[in-house]
Formats: sequence, structure tokens, C-alpha cells
Amino acid sequence: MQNNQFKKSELYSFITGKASTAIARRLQRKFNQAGLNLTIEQWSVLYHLWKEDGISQQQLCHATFRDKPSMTRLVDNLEKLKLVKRSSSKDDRRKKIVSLTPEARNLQEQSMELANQTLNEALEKVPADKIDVCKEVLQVVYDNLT
Amino acid sequence: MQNNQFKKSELYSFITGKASTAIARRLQRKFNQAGLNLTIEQWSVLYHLWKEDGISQQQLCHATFRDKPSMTRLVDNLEKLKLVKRSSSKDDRRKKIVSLTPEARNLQEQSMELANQTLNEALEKVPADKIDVCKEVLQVVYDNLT
DNA sequence: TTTGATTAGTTGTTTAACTAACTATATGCA
DNA sequence: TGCATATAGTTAGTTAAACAACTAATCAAA
Repeated sequence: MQNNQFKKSELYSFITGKASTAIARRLQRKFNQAGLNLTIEQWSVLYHLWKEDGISQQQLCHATFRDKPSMTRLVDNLEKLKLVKRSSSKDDRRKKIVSLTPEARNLQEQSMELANQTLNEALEKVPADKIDVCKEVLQVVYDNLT
Repeated sequence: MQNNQFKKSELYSFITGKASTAIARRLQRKFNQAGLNLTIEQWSVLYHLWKEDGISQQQLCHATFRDKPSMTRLVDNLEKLKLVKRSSSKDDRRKKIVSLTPEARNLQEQSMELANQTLNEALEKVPADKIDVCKEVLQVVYDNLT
């Protein structure tokens, strides 16, 4: 079977996502050092809102690959930090629309710069073509399981 | 810069480890369906003990890429489940040696089979050479950051 | 229209991650 | 030897993830 060698040797670290854990820790440390009072999980929600503001919690669940209770609490905490506001959708009153505050917009440039730095450090000495293959494999894995 | 394209398009999902999250969720669901009362994190500790029984918590921290407080609680919970026992090292009384119980040894075969199934499902249609490249990239990322 | 199923979001509970602060033991050097 | 430092592990507090059970709103079909 084609994948046997992979499974035997690296099964565990693939499952536990050591690489992405390492990236997230590095980024979190950069946030803390920069005085950004923001968790990576909160940042990941803002990241999608910067791309498209005013989407529903459900859409954020899909974008961030988290379940509904997790998103409820993330939005709760972002609201406490005054970085987002909830409002009910006029089309569908079940939906809560999550919108960025000006304070959140001010965080975009700095936090994205730190994220880019982190990825540069993570991918140092990795050739672009290998990164592409890696991306592709991770995408297929994700698609296979969802 | 070589990595720009990567960063722009897939930065976020690389950081959040969507692929490894998907794998872990699938495996957890298999454990639950099989009636294995075990979290993936607990399993990851047992996994290393199956490879080498009777190592210290610190060694488990290194193997699983977790910090000391996390390991304290994981071992606490594994002890409650009667899957491991702590004992003090005779060489160094600061060290707690973690040892498998017979019950834990009984879980090895079944859980590893479910883990292998999960990886087969995850890596379906992914050619072996691409998996190798992906592994290599993830290893370099990990090494770059630790 | 009314009833049954679906969808959006919330709440409660358990487990885990991370930081900081702590205890206890071991080590190394003056 | 004695004291500073480092190491192993624990405890406390906050944030987050997963699951189940729940409320409220919408939709669809008889």
C-alpha cells in the first residue's frame, strides 16, 4: 500500500499538527510581545472579517472550520474586547451579523505583518515548488475528510 | 520573494492547521464510535508510551510537543482512567516515571488500527511522492520554529 | 394554515493549552 | 560545604474545542 511508509513514521505528528502548532505559538508570542491583546483564534475570526465584513456567525464557522458553540464564545470575547458587534439580520432574524469596529480595523495592518513575518520564518529555506505540493496535499486531506 | 504567493492565499489555513484538525476530529469520532473512552491527546501520550514505556513526564512533553502543565493534567486524567501509573525515579527524585497499565496495552492494537484507517482516508488519492514532500516541508517548518 | 423538519445561535459540561507562580530536588561553582 | 541556578513537576486562572441539549426563527408540505 502506497502510504504505509508515511503512516508508520510520521502518523502521530501529522495528526497532532506539530508544524501548525509551532506556527501558531510563534505568532501568539509575537502578538504578546507587540502588546496585541489577541488570541490566534480571535485573530482568525478577524482575518475573515477583514476579507468580508458583516457576515453571519454560521459563515464564520464555515470559514474558520469551527463549530457553532466555539464561534458563539469567540464572538462573545471579541465583543467584550470591543472589536466586533453583533446585529440581527433583517432578512433572517435567526442570523447574527458580525461587524468589525474601527478598533478592529486598526489591528489589521500590524497583525498581518506579524503573521507574514511568522510564515517567512516558518518557511525559510523551503523552495516555493515544495510549498505548493505541501499546500496541495493538505487541501486534498481536508477535502477527503470534510 | 519566493513565498509571497503561498502567504497571500493559504496563510490562514496553514496556521490553523485545518488538515490536522480534520484528521484529529475524524479519529476522535472513530474512537467514540468504537466505544473507546479516550481523547486524541490522551491517545497521543499512550502512543509514545507504546513506543517506549516508563519515560518521564518531561520526555513526554518533548515527544508530544506540549508544555509541562498540559502533561501534568493529561497524566492526571490517564491515571484516573487507570491507563498509566506515576512513580518517582530512583535516579532523580524530581522525575515522575509514567508507566502503562495492562489495560492501556490492550488499547494499542484497536486504536492504532483506527488511526491507520483515518490516515488512509485522509491520504486517499495522494501519491506517495507528494506525501513525502509534504512531510519534509512540515518537518522543516517545525525545525525552523523550535 | 398548521405541523414537522431544518437552520442559527446559545448554554452547560468536560478536556486541553498557555502563562505565571509555585515547590522540591539536583547541580555547579566559589 | 554552601549558595545560586537550573530542572521536574504542580497549581491557579483564562481561553478555547467538542459534544449534547436547548430556544427561536424559518421553511416546506399536507
